Amino acid sequence: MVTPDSDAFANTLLNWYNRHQRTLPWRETKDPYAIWLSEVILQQTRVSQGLPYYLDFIATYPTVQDLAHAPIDDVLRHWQGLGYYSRARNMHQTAKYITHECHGIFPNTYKGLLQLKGIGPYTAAAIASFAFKEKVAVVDGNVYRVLARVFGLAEDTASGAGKKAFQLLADSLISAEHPDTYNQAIMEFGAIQCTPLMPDCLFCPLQQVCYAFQHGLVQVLPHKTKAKASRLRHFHYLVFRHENTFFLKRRAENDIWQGLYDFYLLPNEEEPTLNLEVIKQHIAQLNAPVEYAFIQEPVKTYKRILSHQKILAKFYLIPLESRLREEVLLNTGLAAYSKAEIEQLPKAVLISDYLHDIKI
DNA sequence: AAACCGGGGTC
DNA sequence: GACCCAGGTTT
Repeated sequence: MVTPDSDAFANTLLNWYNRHQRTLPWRETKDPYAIWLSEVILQQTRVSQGLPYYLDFIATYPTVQDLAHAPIDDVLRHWQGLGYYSRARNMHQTAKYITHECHGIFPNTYKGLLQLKGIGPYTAAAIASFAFKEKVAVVDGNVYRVLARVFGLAEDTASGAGKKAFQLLADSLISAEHPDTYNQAIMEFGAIQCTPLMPDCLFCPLQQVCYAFQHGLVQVLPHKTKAKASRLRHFHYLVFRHENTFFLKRRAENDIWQGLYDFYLLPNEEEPTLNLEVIKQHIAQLNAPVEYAFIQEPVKTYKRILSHQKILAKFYLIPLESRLREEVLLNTGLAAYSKAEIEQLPKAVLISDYLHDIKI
């Protein structure tokens, strides 16, 4: 690894940022709540994907108190489509904590922020520097990439030792006078100039000092161990319908899409296809008033690629002679919803796509 | 340290 | 299909 000239590096980045920065709404505020919201949305999420969510969220919940007082189903509904829904659940929990235990006042230090649910080293550093000008370096995917390339730091960003090495280097480089702008600058540089696949090395202000460029390692750095292959799951949904009423349930803990709503799920996750007789047997056990002759078998298989698993989903539309009995609802966790009510429920994109296809 | 948690864009 | 992304929590 190259010994860094921290002043030259910071000045180059600040100068570059001054000319190339994008205008983004969360850069126009010092409100820690707004900065917090933007940073959580942008975890593992690109600006273009997160921006509309930020604008909707800040308009719906302008203050931490507004968020704290909102029902979690509404919060998740506004988060719908962004993914990693624990971010929204953790934000809601922390908003209630700040409102009720901290008089609505945000902690104003890195260490204080780090105590909050859903705020880790990156987000704590971002809020502390952007809102309070604390001199603590953000380390995200962009920073890994920029530092690994410019200084030839070859540690694995996925390992504990690697994370520590990058944080140490980042902290040694941060501008003392402008820690907030420096943090914005290095991430913006990674997002626009020093991009993952096709970095703009030709017009890069760090080209002459960049270790990776000088040694032909731009495509190799940063080093990162591959994630293991994801598991394959087959979801068989029973969509119980009585006239214009559908039966859905809230998804439980310890699985994907926690807190979101979907339909009755058969336990046969391992089997790609199910015989109609198997479906009917399962329905008979439920003691549901089904019109067996009118069960609609799935016409297509929905595919979802998540970061860690692949979902293949089939939906069986099950018409009912009458509503499911109270006992059945209790056993299954299902509840009846009209079309208008379903629209307001938080749902995974998979469920939204299906509902759209059957024109609900 | 490893597993788990979404969805969309890009090549 | 493989890789990437303004990460954090749980086990």
